[in-house]
Amino acid sequence: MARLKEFNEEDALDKAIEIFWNKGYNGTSAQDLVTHLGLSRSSLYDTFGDKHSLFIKALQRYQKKSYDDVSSVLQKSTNIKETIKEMFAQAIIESFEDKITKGCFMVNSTVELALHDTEIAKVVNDNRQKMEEVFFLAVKRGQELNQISSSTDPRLLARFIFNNYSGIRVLARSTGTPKQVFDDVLKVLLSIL
Amino acid sequence: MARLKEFNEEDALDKAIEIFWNKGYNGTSAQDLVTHLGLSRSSLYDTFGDKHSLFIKALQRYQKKSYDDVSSVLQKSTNIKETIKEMFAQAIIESFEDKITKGCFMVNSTVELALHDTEIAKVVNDNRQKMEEVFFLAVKRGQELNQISSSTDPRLLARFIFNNYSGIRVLARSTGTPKQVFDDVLKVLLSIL
DNA sequence: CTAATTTCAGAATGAACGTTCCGATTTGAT
DNA sequence: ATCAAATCGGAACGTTCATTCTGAAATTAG
Repeated sequence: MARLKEFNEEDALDKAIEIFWNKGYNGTSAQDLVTHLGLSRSSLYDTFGDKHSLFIKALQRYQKKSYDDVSSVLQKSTNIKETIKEMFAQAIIESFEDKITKGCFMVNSTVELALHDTEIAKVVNDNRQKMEEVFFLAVKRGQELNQISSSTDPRLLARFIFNNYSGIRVLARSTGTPKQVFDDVLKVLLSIL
Repeated sequence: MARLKEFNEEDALDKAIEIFWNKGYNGTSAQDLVTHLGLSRSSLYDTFGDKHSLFIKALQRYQKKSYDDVSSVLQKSTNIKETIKEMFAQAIIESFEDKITKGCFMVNSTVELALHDTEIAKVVNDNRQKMEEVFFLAVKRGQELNQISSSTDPRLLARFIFNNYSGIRVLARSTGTPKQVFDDVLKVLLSIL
């Protein structure tokens, strides 16, 4: 029996993901959050606790969303190699679109925070394991379907794909990188699958 | 005809590299710099200007040092593939050593700053081009010496090597990553060279 | 020795930070 | 209608930030 929230909590979290993704944890001020989320300081703190708690919630939400997305796309796929190609191609395209989010929020958080923040490190490691497993199962299936070369252990290929994904997500953070550089990386990656 | 500096400017810059590498630009306070460099605020500001100027100088010094190192090692090499293997193996070993610097200062700076700081983006892009060129020449020579497969354009391989290097430098920032993950990435990378 | 010049340590500065608090407002149950 | 509970905008909090200032110490040329 009380007043209702004027905003949707999940929408606000998505906004938090955006601004943290764009500016990083230390680069985002409380004022940035107030402005970008469109709510008052009190609402923000009442709903999400302090800045660190909000960041963790945002990163966990991002993790779940991107994991669910990758997982769903790969599980539905009937041509694994082609799907992986499309996933990377999409990541490359997004790097050149005009939006505030570039690269990968998880990669950014790994680099900025994992070394000193064990809570972040846990999310990051959990994500790596989960993503590796999804790629492992996909690659294994791709090999069984003769869509991916069986000359290499699918576990190794899964880790290798993830590593190259991280790499291009770093490249994506720097504006000046020509698209050809991304395309060349993808081309070589696909040549070994 | 005046008092002499009590510290060596290059040593101080190396210390600045360390602390910025460890904590990032936004995560490093002026007090952190004073403490880690072992000089007073006034000396710090008199010598290097403001925090941003110091960061740029530190990053440029790091760029030159790591470029000179990679360049020299590859140019001296008589077995390119083996040398690349050793370079990656060394990077992996360092990720597990007990020191304050993990991963790559250039990768960290790319992720944290390149999107909003054109001066940083310039250093980062310059570094990518220079590194790519060194790897390109090395791979080309490796192919001529039949140490590296000639089935792929050396330009593409150079970009691919750099991308995987970035990837493992991201992984290195998170403490929990098992060494086997790094080793597997390196194994696959070497298998295509 | 003196004068000129620069470094040094640490205090002082104002701005920006994350966070808390206040009081008005809105809601739904009694 | 009244009351309890939670939201809201925005002011206020103490702290930390990057940077500047102050004045004593050190150095060297004349």
